[in-house]
Amino acid sequence: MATRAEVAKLAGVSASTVSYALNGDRSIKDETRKRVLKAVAQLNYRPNFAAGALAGGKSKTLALLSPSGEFGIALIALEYINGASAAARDRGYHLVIWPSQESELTEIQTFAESGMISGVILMEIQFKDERVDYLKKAKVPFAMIGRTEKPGKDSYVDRDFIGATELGIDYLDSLGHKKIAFLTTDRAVGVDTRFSSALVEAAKKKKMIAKKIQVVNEASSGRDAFIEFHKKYPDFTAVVSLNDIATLGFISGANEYGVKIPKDLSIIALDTPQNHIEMSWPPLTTVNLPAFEMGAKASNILIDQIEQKENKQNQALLAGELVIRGTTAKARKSS
Amino acid sequence: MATRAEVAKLAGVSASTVSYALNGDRSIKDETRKRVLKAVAQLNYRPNFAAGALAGGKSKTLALLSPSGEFGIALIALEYINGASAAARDRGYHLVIWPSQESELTEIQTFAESGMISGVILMEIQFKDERVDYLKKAKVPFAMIGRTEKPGKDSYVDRDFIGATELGIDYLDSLGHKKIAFLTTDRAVGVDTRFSSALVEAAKKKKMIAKKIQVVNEASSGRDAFIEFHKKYPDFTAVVSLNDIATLGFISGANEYGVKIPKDLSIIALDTPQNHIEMSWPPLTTVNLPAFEMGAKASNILIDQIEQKENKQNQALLAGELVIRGTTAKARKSS
DNA sequence: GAGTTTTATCGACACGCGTCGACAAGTAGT
DNA sequence: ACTACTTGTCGACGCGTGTCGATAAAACTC
Repeated sequence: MATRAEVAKLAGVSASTVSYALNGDRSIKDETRKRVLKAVAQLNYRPNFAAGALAGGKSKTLALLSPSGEFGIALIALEYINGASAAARDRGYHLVIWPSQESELTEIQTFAESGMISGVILMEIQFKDERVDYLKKAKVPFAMIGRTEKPGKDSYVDRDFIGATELGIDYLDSLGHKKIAFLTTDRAVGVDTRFSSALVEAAKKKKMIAKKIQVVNEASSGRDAFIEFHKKYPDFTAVVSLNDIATLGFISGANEYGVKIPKDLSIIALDTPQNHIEMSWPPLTTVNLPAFEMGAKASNILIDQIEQKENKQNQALLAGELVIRGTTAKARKSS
Repeated sequence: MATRAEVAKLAGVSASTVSYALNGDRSIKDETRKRVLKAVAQLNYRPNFAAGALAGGKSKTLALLSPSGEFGIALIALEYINGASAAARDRGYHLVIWPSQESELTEIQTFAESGMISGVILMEIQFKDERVDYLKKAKVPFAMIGRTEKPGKDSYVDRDFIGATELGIDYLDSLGHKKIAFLTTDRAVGVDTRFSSALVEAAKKKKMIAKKIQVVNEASSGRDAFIEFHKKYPDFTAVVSLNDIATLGFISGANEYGVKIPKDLSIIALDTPQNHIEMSWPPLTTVNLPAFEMGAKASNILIDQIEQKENKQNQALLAGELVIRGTTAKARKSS
């Protein structure tokens, strides 16, 4: 591999000039810079990662605390990871995966202090999240995918709950649905709580009746939910699900009881990872979760922060996209 | 963060002695080593990663080519990743995620040459895999999760197809099933082909009739498969699935047609990631895919290779575990 | 007990880069 | 024309480690 010295020699300049030409921290004559860039291309030069980290004290490495999968959210994690990794690399950073365990938080700090890690991306954020408190105290830069109850000025990327919910509700409204139920876990993670209230709000705007059915993140719970739904709300025509696993069970339940989807009942799932859509029959109408983009945005926000671009926006909400597939249709005549 | 020099001073030895005491490349008096270790603990010293990489030319970083998800296999990827990452860290290595694209193979090489990356873990291996050819030519150490058609002496970790299949077949046999169908994609990836022939073999041993039904990796295809199955093999009592997504569609189909699982029909899925099991109703009986362990093993094999421990075994097959849940029961009386 | 090998330690250096201070050449202000 | 500042470039140094050669002490060998 070529080194800086070789590039310098080929371009006929000093080694430090090469440095400045590439990093742009000092003014360089345009013609010189071009000569340097040409030499770089010619030699296929790439700054040695370790040397840069050692000299500059910047490792250009981000750690992503990989979720434990405790809440089953793990299924979308890969999209986050891919997005975060791709964006990081675009900016010359790398993403290492850190299988997370409580005990390893202090380890993160030592690694950050030893220059190994420049910042941390967190996912599966809880309303109250001790990891966040810890990282703040330890002064390790971090960005969240999701957010705590009161994120304050902390960096985060999250779904646009209100936007996503309205997309779904407006669509159901346009199909003539006026009485709907929604499945939610309302667990402590916080996502569900935010979704629930956004949904209630959106339904109210459209003058719909919206009843909540509690589920947990399991197919069997979704099936139970169907049974409950079937008994309690026989005249309802649509269901919005905020939990994809339960949705699958719910559909199983409908099949079992001979309720035809979408003829008798429309189902729309919010916040669904791309990966899941092919897993049900009929294929689910969804408001997608832009997981890849969220991961990418998290990287970018974190890197901005590390590089002290404090003027930049460090919080973002991304809306999903309504994708109409096979589980939604016009409301049947209310009986 | 403490440096080597500070540790040396505290322990009353020279800096290089600290190095040797920690890395063990030269003989060190036991008492000296203990003094050094004590100082290390006291100062919470951790060798600077970048400095080590620069001086030693070893980055202690592994790259994992993240799958494109083209085949939907992406869902288990996270378990591989977590396993690989955990094992790597246990041995002082790090795992970076490399969203893979064809164009980036050459980039991997440059990074390997620049010392950034010590080795590569590949997944989603095809029978003929150009990435493998490339890495071999480029002399970048690598390990596969999966394997090519003729892996030769290349490092890999793969499922134990024969073992896993026999677990499933033997169990069905013990329940009295004698006529079964199996769902497979038989796509070029190779996994399916190996599974298919292992299954045919295992069924033959038990004197079962085993018919193949072709699917693709989609729920809708699984549903179609059910319809085909229902028509063609009305007297069959069990189905083995080699594709988890299709399995979900198959079950939907059964529900739809009023075929009760497991009373009328038993279903067992092989090679299923842990993540999937909760997604169906009734819960699937499976032979699990030990994805975490496979990832971990891949890291270890790769690191052995990097560190030139050539005596070590560099190929491994891991068997799954039969987990009995709700989709299997005694065969109904053959009609 | 002189010669030879082994053991335990130290000092010095290189790895490749970022960055500071110096300096020459140019530009602007008076 | 003198100073004051800016622009463009260079040389030198340090980051913290791995590792080579040297050295002194200890352990063998005959």
